[in-house]
Amino acid sequence: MRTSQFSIHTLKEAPADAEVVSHRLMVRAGMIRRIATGIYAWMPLGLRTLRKVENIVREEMNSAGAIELLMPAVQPAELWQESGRWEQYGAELLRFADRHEREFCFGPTHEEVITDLARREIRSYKQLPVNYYQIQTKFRDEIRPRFGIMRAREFLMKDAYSFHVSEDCLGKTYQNMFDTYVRIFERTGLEFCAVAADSGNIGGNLSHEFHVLAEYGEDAIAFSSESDYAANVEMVGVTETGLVRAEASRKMQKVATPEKHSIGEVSQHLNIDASRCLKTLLVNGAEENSVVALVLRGDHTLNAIKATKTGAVAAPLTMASEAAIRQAAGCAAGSVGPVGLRVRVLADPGAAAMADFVCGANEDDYHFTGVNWGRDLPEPEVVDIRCVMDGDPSPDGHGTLSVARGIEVGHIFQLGNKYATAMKAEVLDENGKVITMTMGCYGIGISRVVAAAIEQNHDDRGIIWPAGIAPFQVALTPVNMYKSVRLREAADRLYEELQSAGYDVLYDDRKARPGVIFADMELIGIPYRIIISDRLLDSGTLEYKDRRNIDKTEIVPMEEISEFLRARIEA
RNA sequence: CGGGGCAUGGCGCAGCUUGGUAGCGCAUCUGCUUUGGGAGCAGAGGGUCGAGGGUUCAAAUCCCUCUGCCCCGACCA
Repeated sequence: MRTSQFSIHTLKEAPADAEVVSHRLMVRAGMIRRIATGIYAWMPLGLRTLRKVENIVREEMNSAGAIELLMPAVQPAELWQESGRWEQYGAELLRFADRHEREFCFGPTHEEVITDLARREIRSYKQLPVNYYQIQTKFRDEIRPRFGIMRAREFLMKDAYSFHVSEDCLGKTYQNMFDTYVRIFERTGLEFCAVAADSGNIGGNLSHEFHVLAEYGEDAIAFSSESDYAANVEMVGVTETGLVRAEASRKMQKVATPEKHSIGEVSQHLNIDASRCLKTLLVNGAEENSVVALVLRGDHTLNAIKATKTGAVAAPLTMASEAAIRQAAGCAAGSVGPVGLRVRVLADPGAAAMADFVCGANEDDYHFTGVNWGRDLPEPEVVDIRCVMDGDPSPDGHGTLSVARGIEVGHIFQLGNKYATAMKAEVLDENGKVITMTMGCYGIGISRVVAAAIEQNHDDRGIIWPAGIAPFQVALTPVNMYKSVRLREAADRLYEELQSAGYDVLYDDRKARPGVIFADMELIGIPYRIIISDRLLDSGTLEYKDRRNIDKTEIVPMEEISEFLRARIEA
């Protein structure tokens, strides 16, 4: 491709609202343009990378035996009512009515549609197992879209759904998909890891997430120091060791803590460690208009997923309103404590093992010190509701955990028969008996992979594409080509040559100064660059630069360039 | 959803306090010069200052309403 016939429109400055690296660079490089909040247009350059990712996914899915189809983005409400999700899904589901006032939604996912198709198409066990997939635009009306393409409302996703006669059979496809995902992410050239994820349903359902490790990841992943255990912190059980409650040794006292609301402020004010303070979070309970107290050690963090799984709190977990807090505790949030609190109290084991602790006094600007369970207040219900931290023991018994950030780019899931039962997706088995199909689903955020790749691969000059997903492999950058006919002819010839040798070349034939060309090619991140100039022509050589190691220049004889590139690309 | 902020040419911003009819940098276009790391000079085009209403002789500027966008929070307890 010649830049003169392509659309290269780079910016020196990024829009003020772009905060993360991938967003800034995608806008500056001219890959995307924002159309509305969380909604972006893919410009020609960005689309090339998006398509490369898409093609890798498609090739690997095909060779794994999955079958591509394309389902509608607009889906009728009836299917969602049948599965029960029309009510459950909440505000993230974009709903609208057509001219006849029939209700529809823009699909955030396609379990309902695929299950509807499967129940109509699949009649016999002989047709199973089958794994359908599509690559298609999804819409999720996120509360707070941000980070550009990373958390957009409209995004491109590969979603696959498999159908089986048995859990056993599902297990095989699941493993096949796991292996396929590993191959896909290896081909993208990204550093990733597969982690055990929240399994949600009962029945031993399995789920794994694939994360690209990056500083700005929105998920926290816990790794074991001594085994290959890795899991989303949401689901890591805390293995408490050596938790023995000390004897009460102090009397409970009320102390003034004016204007001290956070654990940090209170512990500093009283000059004690945060781990000696108790934090009491009032959240909305599962019963309508009820409030539940979640109690944690001051230095611990609530795990909303675990708390939700206790069944005691409203799902998804939400904090009680200011008014509800005042009604339940008689004070503002900053002074709430479990002593004398007349709501259900769930305490994390770490909090339940504390003695002589500090907690809110349920009176504005007062806390208690020297508080003890069983003496000053009833023993609490004890349940694991905190997030693991660096240094916690690994649940598999090997080593300790450390926590890193990841961007979730893939998620595979054993669904079981949740949708198949709700929507009566049944087949006849080999005995002529009606059975409900078992399902799996497998997603990859295609557009998010592009953003994640940039988060993981950039420097202060711009993007550094992994070769497998670069918009172009090779940048051909002539120096002052319009001053020299012979240079122009040589560059044109070289371009033809590289193209017929099968390289994906971006030939920068713009009438621009070399600095502009170099800066642009670096910003848009083309991994391999060849420089041709009049001066080099005299010695019959070219210069080669690797985007990853931009300060190093190699001189290559012109006739060897194709071989040279081949070696670099295959390395 | 709660709180805060912003809205001025394609992008980044100034002007608003103290009303007087819009400006800078980048980008774009033309010409000349320049040419191995985002050039220089000269010139040009492009903005109903988010929308609506009000105050005033006069509103980007002051007041009200609305809309859009961004950030923070939803873990002060």
